[in-house]
Amino acid sequence: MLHVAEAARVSVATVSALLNGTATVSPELTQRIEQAIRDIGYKRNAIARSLKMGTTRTIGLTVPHITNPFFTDVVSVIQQAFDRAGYAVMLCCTDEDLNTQDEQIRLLLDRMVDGLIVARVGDGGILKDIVEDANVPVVLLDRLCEGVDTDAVVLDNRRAVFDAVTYLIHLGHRRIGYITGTSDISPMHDRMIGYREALQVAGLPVAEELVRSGNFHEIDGYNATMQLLSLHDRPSAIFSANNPMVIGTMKAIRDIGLSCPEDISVACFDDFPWSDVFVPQLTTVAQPVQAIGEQAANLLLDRLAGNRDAPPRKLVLKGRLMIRNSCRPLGAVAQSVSA
Amino acid sequence: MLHVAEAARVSVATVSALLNGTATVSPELTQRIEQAIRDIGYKRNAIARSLKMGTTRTIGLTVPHITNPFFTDVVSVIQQAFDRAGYAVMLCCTDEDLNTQDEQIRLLLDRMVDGLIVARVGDGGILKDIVEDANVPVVLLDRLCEGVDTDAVVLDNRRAVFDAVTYLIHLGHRRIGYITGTSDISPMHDRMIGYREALQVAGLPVAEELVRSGNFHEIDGYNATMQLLSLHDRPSAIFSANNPMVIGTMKAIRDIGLSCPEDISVACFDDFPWSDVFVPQLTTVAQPVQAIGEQAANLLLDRLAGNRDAPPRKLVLKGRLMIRNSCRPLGAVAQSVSA
DNA sequence: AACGCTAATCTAAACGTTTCGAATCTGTCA
DNA sequence: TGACAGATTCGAAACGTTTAGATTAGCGTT
Repeated sequence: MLHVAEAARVSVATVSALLNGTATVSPELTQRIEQAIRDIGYKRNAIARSLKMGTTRTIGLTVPHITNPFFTDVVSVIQQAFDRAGYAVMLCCTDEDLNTQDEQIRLLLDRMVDGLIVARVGDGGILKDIVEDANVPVVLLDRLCEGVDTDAVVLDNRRAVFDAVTYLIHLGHRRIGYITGTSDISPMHDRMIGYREALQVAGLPVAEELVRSGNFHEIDGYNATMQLLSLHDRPSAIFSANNPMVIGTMKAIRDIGLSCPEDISVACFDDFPWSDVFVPQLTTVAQPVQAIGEQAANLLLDRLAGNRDAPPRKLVLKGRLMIRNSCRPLGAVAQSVSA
Repeated sequence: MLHVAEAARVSVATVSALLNGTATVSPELTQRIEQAIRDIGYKRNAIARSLKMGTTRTIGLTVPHITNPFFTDVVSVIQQAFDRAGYAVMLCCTDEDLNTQDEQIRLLLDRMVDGLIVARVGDGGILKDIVEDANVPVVLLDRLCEGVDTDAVVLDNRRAVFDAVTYLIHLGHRRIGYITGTSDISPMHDRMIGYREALQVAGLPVAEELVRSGNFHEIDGYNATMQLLSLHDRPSAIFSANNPMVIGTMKAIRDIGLSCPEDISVACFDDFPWSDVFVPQLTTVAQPVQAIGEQAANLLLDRLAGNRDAPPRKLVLKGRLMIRNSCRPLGAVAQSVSA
């Protein structure tokens, strides 16, 4: 900027004024300055600007796993939204680990991000302090956090699983296996409640041996399914509360020599592009990823626009049961449902 | 830092020296300073530091689509690698558009990223200038760029498709449809060459009506497949050069009332977690995503560590044909291959 | 002719670090 | 005892911006 000012025989203040439109500058100087900028190929240094202004026009986004297609989709939507608003996005993966998450968040704060969108992991950690300090606005994504009172966008997980399990019950299933992630995060907790409620409403017992938990990965789904399938009175249907784990479920079914939906019905949480392409076409609970991402972005952008004092807003969106053909009716006359 | 210095009755220079270990500071002052830091809850401002040091410990990463699982995986690996090295990653999606890409890159450079990893789009654009200015190191990912001479990690695309198509030919297929993305990026260009070479080597004609191109999206694959399948002499196999497009291919096959592999064989580029879970299990060309991501990160980290003058390095990795059961042998006696 | 008003421009002080060279202190050696 | 070396510590300039307040110029009024 100094060089530009010199070349245009002008003070840096004038250059700054022109660039930011904070004061009128005469046509003559405008012309000289613009010429100098072109000649020199000057680019304004955003770091210096950030230092002075106290804002970086950058936000931090942390997710447990970017390879989980649910998060991939949401990240993509959020990225686009902030891009449109002239913000950059720093992406971090916390790998379902609280320490990693705390470290990542610290890293982001050191870099003075203007705001944070967090699909949290573990319980509390540094997040609580940050929200309480209220220096940088935080939006929780997908997962609420005990004792952390801030903007959030989540799904009505209880209801979504309730509907899915009720659907299985209507098909005639009585013993429904349930595979969950670690239950210290709100969606897993709520989904489990949905499962139990659906059984209760239908007057069915909740058999604890039918509930297995794993750590969100394919291998966990595989192991859990193996256990369920080797029960002496094995379930006729399995609901998997997480997308990567359902891959493990399908593999386990195959490896054990059964097939879906003939021998066992399967439904799961989170839709994905492939779910209706192959056989069986998976019955899933689809989350409105577009809306989730956009709402989260809007909440944060609103805070960034200055609306700091409004009370925390919690948006609860609805899931949608995508009925395909991985679940088979069970009854006196077992009629096939597959395509 | 000023506050810390005051609280510890010390100069800011000493605090800085302690924090960076750039000079020895006496045990007594060390103790006072550390106490003050704890009391105040001081965090070093990375922006001010960046301004002074001229480095942000942040890199920029641009990909055409983060929802394409190939890129998702690579992004994930790169993110982890830089995380370990203490760098943050700014992620941008260019949406297969050159203008968007140029804009994103400008945004990143304004923010003074220390380096760039680019899965480019379009041809040249601002990228060429940046590489020539040699101010920030650039690593090309997945896609080379005409006239841009810099570090790069790519696949031997020609060979990978050659192998896959040769496999189809060995199975007895003579009319093999080929669906490509827009050919202005190197992988698509090279893959097409691999296709043609495989046909030539086998002494088969290259029928232009069997080659269709689309814009990387599911819908493009769908349309291309529809066209191929309505040919009066339709192909017995289809190779899709891109992963999202193969979804469209499978849907088109289903919608037209055919089935894979009985009526038509399908193979495609890029493996993904679901490819061997459902029926048919897709035969794919798997890219070594882990290696690609790590190598790209290493190339850039090496430059960032100061090795600026080494000549551009181009790493070419090998794909791997994952033979499953979406391709069926064609012959006098058509024997089934499906599981 | 002196005045005040407006518009345009500039000067200089911040923002929070790092770092160079100078200043101080301690103890050692001639 | 005084000079010197080494170890600590400090003062102040710099990084590239923004911005409040000062300065200047132009011009119509009285």
